[in-house]
Amino acid sequence: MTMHDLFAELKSLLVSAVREVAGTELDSVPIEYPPDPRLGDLATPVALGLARTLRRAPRAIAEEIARRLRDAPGVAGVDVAGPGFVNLRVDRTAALRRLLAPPEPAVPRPHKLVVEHTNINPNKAAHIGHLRNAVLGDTLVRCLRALGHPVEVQNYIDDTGVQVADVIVALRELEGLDEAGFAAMVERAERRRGDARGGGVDHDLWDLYARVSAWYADAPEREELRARTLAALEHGDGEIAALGARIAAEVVRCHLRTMDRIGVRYDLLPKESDILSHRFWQTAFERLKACGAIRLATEGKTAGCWVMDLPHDEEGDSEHEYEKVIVRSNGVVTYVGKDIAYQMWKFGLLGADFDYRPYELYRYPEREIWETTSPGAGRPDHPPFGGASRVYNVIDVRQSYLQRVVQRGLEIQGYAEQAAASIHFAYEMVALSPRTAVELNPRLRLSEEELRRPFLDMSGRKGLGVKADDLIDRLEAKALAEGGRRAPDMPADEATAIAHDVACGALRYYMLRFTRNKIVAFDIDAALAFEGETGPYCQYAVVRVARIVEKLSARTGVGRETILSRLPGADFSAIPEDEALDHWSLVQLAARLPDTVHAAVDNLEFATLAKYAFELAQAINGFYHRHPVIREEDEPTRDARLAILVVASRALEEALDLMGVAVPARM
RNA sequence: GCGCCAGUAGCUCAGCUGGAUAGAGCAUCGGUCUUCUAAACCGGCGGUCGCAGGUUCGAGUCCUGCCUGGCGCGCCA
Repeated sequence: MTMHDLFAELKSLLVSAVREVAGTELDSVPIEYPPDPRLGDLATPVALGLARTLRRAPRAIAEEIARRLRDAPGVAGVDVAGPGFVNLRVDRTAALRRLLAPPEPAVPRPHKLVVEHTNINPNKAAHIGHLRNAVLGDTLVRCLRALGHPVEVQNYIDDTGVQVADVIVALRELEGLDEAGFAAMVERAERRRGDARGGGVDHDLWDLYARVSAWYADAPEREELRARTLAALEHGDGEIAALGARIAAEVVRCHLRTMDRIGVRYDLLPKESDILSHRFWQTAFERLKACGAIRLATEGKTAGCWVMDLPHDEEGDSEHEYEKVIVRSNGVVTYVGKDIAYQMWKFGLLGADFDYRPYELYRYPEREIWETTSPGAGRPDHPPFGGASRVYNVIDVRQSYLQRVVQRGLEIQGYAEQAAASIHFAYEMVALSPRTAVELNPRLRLSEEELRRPFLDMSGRKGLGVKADDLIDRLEAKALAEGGRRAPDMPADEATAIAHDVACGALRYYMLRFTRNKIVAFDIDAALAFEGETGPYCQYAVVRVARIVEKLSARTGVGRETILSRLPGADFSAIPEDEALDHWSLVQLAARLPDTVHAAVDNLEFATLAKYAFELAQAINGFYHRHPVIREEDEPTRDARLAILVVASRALEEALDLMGVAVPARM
């Protein structure tokens, strides 16, 4: 990781001292940061807990631990405080020098991880709920990579599902279009988009999908057509399947483009149609049957289906068993069945592989995006895919039950290790605040009761929702206006680039700031805000420090790089005594980044990383106002002060980078 | 009916495996730009942590029960 783990060594010192005093019966040592930096840099309340088992006064135990630490390297002092806290202070100049040294690269980890996220139905434009998924997934990917893990990012394309079928029906029945007609529609959309007069074809399909949903509702017998279309799509041949493949490919292009706008990218697009064409399900089916994971139900309402028996509640000790249908009585496999096969493939358990080719409708400048393809249509020189040792599935919380079924599917086959390594990264939904729902859909009529609710569901079918592109457009326009107010003379292309970073930073931060099991009541005004707890606030703090270095360079005639390279020579003790604590607090906060990242990944909770970045930005901004750098006349003090600000700013920039928030050169 | 999640300041939310005086943003009120960029800073106001028991040196945090809201429990995905 490109971070300095200043506290790692000190912590292990602390832990071994505690173990010596406590004996062997201790399995974990709580280590925390004192609430007030005056108390010290690291603390443990462990003596309080040990008092009972050791039958000794907590302060006496704390004192014994403290004694063992006093002469340790890097330690400036140890105190016992309050009811029995052990507080440790570090050597500040040494710490500052270490934090300024070039970071050591993360230790590479041997095993590949797969993260699956985004997974938008390829039948209409992405909406804000999808943005939450993609931002969470991408942030996980960035953090895992920073920790040294090789990560493969998969975006699963459900190109043979009901939603694509619905759009096929809509195009044929409502618009009278065949594949050529759809191609013309795409061409029109691309022209429109090129002229900045609207979105891609996914935006047209957004409206069309809402229309066809209403069309079905008007005459229930039309459902029949839907079922026939879906069957043709799954079967994989004929005009309908060709149209479906075309729709999916075009919409995926739009989604990739949208996600690329906010810095989210993928390695592989596995398609459901290829799980079918490679007969992955048949392979998995035989395995599941062979080990008795599923059985053919002969009675009850699931008669004729292949079902998996599951404990109905999570505890598993209930006598209520529940049958989950895996293969329908008509022989068609359910979504979960295909998902079990897919999950097996991700771990390399299927003994089969896809064929692959580069996805052609959209490319990243520096590398290919690969997609799966039908047997024989791939390229032999593809990189290896799948075969992961751990798999993260980023899917909203409503699918928890189905994710447990998939996990159970592995477990029951004897793949306990892989089942345990199948991690459902669950998060709550994005809904709309009533205010925002009305603002974005002026024709919407809400009842008194609905207006009082904290949030309203988005409905793709009713067209009620916020397209990701529209939100990003609004953010960019607003950031551009804001930037124009600050720097009216800036060249247009630079202003646009900055507005993009600010808009993207605002959006990604907003999607991360809420804990994952909190429903986000999306509010357009809150999401568009650039003040307070937002991405731009954090970006601004980094920009300010960069400007100090620039200005200092201009005034002294010393180059930027030279100024930065001299920083490790700074002496913390040059800081006046009465300001030392204020300065040290900032260093201490900056040094917590590695801890924060580890905790975020372990708990899959990136709101803590967002919160940390905000706190660091707050600390930098406060410091900026209290302690001038350039106007400081005492040179050693100035150097130390700048060194501290640079340490803090680098930590903040790294934290932001892990969240995919880029920092512009100016704001 | 069973399960999962949420309930903390007017609003939106933090509060890590129990630990030092319950925090932040927004809103509101009042101060800071001849100074390294005011997308900033400083201060004021604002709390029966849903309710009731329990566990212990200590509970917003753990246990039990209840109340309110949301979501799951399809031969949909």
